Amino acid sequence: MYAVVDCNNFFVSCERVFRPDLNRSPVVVLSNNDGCVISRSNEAKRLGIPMGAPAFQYEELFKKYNVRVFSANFSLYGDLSQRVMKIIVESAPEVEIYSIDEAFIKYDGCSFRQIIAYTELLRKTILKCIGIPVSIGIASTKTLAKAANEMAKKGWETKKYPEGLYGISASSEQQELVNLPVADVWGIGRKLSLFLNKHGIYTAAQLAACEDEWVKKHLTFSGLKTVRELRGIEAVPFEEVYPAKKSIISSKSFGSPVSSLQEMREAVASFTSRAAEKLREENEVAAHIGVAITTNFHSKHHKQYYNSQSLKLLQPTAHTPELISSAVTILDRIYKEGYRYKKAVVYLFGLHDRYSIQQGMFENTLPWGVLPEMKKKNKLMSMVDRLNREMGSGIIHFAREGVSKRWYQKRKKVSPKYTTRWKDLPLVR
DNA sequence: TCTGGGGTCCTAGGACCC
DNA sequence: TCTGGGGTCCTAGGACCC
Repeated sequence: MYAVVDCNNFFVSCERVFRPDLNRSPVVVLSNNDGCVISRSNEAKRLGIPMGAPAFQYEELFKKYNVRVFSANFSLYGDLSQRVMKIIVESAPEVEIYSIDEAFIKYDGCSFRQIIAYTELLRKTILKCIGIPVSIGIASTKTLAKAANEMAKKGWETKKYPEGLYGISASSEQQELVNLPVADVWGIGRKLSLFLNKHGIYTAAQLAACEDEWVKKHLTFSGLKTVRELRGIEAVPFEEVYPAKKSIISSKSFGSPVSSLQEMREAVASFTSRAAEKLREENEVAAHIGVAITTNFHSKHHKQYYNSQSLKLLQPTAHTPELISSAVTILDRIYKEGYRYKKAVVYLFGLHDRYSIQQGMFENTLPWGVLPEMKKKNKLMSMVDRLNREMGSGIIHFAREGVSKRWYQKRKKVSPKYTTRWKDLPLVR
């Protein structure tokens, strides 16, 4: 059996840990650039603020109902996430950390009753030690556990299970799915649920009853996996070990539109530098790099442009200057004069373990006393990373990133880094 | 005027190889 | 006049997730 532990309204709950005075107020957290609503308290949901709502469109409503608004504070959320995960990992032998606010637990050889008891205790422990409320769903596959979690969140038959918990036992699977809208199934998004509705499929139970051939044809192989899981057949593997990343992305919308090539180059260089940092944190090297640029697609008054390109690097690398050179080369190819650019994306893919790459053919022909190129580059990069880590991120950066950073973003209402910066530590009087 | 960021998996088509 | 079959790699794009 599987249990999935999901933090309720996670980012909002994190803010409330240090602001218990907001426990009954509507609270929202905004994305980078203070753009969209990415987390909502139940009170905010009841006010009709949708997920992903553009903040500027809701300013009046925020004011009217005294909605408390926070800019995203990922240092705080990341730290509290680690604390929650630590408790989960210590509570069970097999845990898969699935996202910042979610983890799967695999229970072997336990009865349904036992699992209910374990997870009830776990829920109470997380609430008491960290202050984050969680919902837990229990079932025989990961997809069914996610379905149970939906039911726990919606408070179905609360008398049957302890608060915040819901279980789907093996004998009642198909019966439980009758009331679950197909759009709420894990793996069925907006497009697919519209398609399914058009074909008369509205509930998870109906989807589970579809023929394999039909599903494979219209919902692809991943859709078939979802359907099998709904029938109680494991098709989505449990992954306890953290798998190596396959791609790394660094992308940001600009605080204000950018038109000059020089500024675009600086932005792309900065994003590349950030991506390369993440690459080195993962101990990986990239074989390919890509760049995409786009204008503001919401704007009706300006001409639109989007373009992207990628290239294969001569040799897989995690060396920032090489990556910046390639990224800027791509940018120069796709950039067009006369547009107001809103966003740039740099992505690294074809990632390998850094220790498994081949040296270049001529690396060893350097004169004695000179370090092979790769070694020199690695040394330089680890020094840059160390300085930024120990003295504050951004203490040292690459000249091509420029100094104006006019594309920098707004974050007007960010809360203190309560748990990760000494001077932000809360005081108790 | 203002609309996020970071990932995964799957498919399809074209170029190329033998 | 007649023009195969089985691969790989690359790139782009679309769906999904949190």
